[in-house]
Amino acid sequence: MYTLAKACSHHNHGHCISDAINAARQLCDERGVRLTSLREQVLELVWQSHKPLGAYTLMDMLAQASTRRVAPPTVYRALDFLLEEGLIHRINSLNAYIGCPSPTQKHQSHFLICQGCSVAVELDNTQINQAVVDAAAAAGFTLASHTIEINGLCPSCQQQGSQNESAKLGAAQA
Amino acid sequence: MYTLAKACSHHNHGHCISDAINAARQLCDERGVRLTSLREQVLELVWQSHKPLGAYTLMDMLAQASTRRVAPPTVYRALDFLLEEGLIHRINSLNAYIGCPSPTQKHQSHFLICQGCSVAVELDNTQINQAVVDAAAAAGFTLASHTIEINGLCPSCQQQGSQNESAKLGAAQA
DNA sequence: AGATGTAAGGTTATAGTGTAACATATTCCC
DNA sequence: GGGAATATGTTACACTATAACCTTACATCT
Repeated sequence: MYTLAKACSHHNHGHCISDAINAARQLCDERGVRLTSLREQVLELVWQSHKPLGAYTLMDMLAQASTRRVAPPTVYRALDFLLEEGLIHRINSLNAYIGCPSPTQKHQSHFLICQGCSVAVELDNTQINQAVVDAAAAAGFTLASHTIEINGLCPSCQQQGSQNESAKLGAAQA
Repeated sequence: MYTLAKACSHHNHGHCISDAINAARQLCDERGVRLTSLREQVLELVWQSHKPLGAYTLMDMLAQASTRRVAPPTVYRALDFLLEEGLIHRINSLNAYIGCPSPTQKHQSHFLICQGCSVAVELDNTQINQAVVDAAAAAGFTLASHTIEINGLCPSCQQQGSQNESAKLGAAQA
């Protein structure tokens, strides 16, 4: 699991990518499903950053990489496979997809989404999960799945924001 | 606030509608914003049921009601206004809109969404809210807003499901 | 290796959701 | 009533996603 601080600041992102690909290969192998080169390529593209990417952005990246035309169904089918296997998540409020750092553990989709730098990081929080389970039970509701999307500012963007405000103040005073 | 049980079973839904319209009128009056007849009409259409409705469904209902053509911007602008004033919520996983039963209280968008009957009901749960606030704080994340969408089965659809299973069993034995 | 069945990907067309940009009408306030 | 601001009408288009059908690649058996 990546921390918010790491994802939002400079880090050796190559490790994130290779870890994700390796984990995916092993997982698909164990499950007897096929991580074809197209699917692996899409997974790698999704992992190019910690920012959720739209299907059409991925489609363009694919087309760029292969110098041939790529149609929507191609990328959507790969995305469907990756979603199915839990290798990526979909962020509904953004119509965008992001790599899952812990695909071996079944879990719900909980995200912190920075409105400054667009980075989205998964949250693994027992209290939230328990609160949701309890609330559903109290309402007599049988829980199947749930998603939580939390919007705000990551630490570095908060700093950035304060600096901008200081700069503005300074400019105003000058 | 409506309970799940009420929304999912038979009730005098006229009260839900008239309550919502009256609350909206008063709220808009207090805020000095204009609940025009179009906006009120869209709000009333949204409240035709406890099921979230898509923008194009609402557009068709509007066209039906007025016997003239209605274009997308018309309904989207009304929806934007109603969202802005907190009179409706958007359910991202469904691309759909639903009336807010408590528009005077500022709150986050938390929903129980029944996969059987499509009814969606707002949740107002202190534990969930607190857990989200705590989790964000622990990550150094400045919280702006968040949405929670919980999928599953409401009590009546659970019963329905069990009956179907019993029926199937019965048929198989016969 | 060749036959055959299944899964994956290619291709075309279209459905569904949402907005930009500009014109017209309505309302508010003086 | 005049003029500004707000709201709505209208056209066109962008973005997101899927249906349907065909071809290719792979896996397995003989």
